[in-house]
Amino acid sequence: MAEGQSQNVSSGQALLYLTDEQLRQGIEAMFFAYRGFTADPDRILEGMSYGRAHHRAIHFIHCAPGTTVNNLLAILGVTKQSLNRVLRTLIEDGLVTSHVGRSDKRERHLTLTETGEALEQQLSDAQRVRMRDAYRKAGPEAVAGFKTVLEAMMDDDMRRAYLALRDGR
Amino acid sequence: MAEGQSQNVSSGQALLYLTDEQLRQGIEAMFFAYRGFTADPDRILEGMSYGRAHHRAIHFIHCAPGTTVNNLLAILGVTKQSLNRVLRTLIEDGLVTSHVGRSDKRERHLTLTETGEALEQQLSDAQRVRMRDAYRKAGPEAVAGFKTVLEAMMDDDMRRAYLALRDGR
DNA sequence: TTGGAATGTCAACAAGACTGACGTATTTTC
DNA sequence: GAAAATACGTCAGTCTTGTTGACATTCCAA
Repeated sequence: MAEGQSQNVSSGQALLYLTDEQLRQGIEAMFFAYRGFTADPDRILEGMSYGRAHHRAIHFIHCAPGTTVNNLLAILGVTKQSLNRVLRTLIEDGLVTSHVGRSDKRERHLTLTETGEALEQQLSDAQRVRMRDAYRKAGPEAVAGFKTVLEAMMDDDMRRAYLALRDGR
Repeated sequence: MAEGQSQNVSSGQALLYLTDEQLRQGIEAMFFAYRGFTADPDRILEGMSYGRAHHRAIHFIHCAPGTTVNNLLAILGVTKQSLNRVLRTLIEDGLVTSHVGRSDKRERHLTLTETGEALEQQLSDAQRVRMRDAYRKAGPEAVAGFKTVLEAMMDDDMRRAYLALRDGR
């Protein structure tokens, strides 16, 4: 308990950024920022009978066209029943296509259709506008720090997935 | 569309961090990091019939003891009905007390009981452990950048709430 | 004093997550 | 070639957490 405080006492100024109060600020910053982060796409989605879950699926299918259901499952961290509900509507509505795998016919490879890509563009544009404004306001050094901390905050599995996506492009 | 790319072309190296690809990385980093961010408290909560909504209420009541329902509503950004369900169970279970306001009897002032404070400690300790590790790994400059970007990412209302909380302590 | 605004409560419903069970096609393993 | 494992889809039921709508209480100002 209160490790930050004791560290602070024992190590002096250098570790002031690790106090409980500083950590609490960071926690609240994450909470409020994440709200802003999702607000714009949410606004677009509402009224078109899609939600944040659809956005996430669309985002990652766009990034890794031809990915399998299992792959997506691992990245999104939801159950297949949950993902299936979302995927079914996206396929029915003609935003995503599902092709039986060539080498392994059990797999389904997912791709965005033109309509799907158009929605992806619309959503990620909205999200990028906010990110770009924030980045520009904060400057390159801050952005580097931002990414460093976020990466350190991930679970190991997620960090692997993140780095794989990042380096695979 | 693709504003980052064109900026990149027009302004050279200095704005490389604003490319669409860099922004996309930031978006994914937020997604994966937020999962890690909530994972530890979620694990504690599961099985005790509480969820993330309860955690949030407890967190902010702890930070501003005696706050009103309306106050909390503004900070959490949910409907009062939604918050009420959460508060009801917390009050029933003896984690939160609700006192009718002295000057304005319509208001209810919320405070954590001892049991409530104990759970708050347990939850925020879990969350701080991860934050502290991430902070330590990243270092003070990165942390400063992290906070700068997050703050820039918030909606104006949320930034006001965040700064008010931060400076009110 | 009365009507509107603010605060909070109850009820019903929807989205999106979960578990568990089952079916089918395909691949891998023994 | 038979058995086990894998990939995917689906049905049914539950839980959390968000929503709207209706309503009671309290305060304040015309």
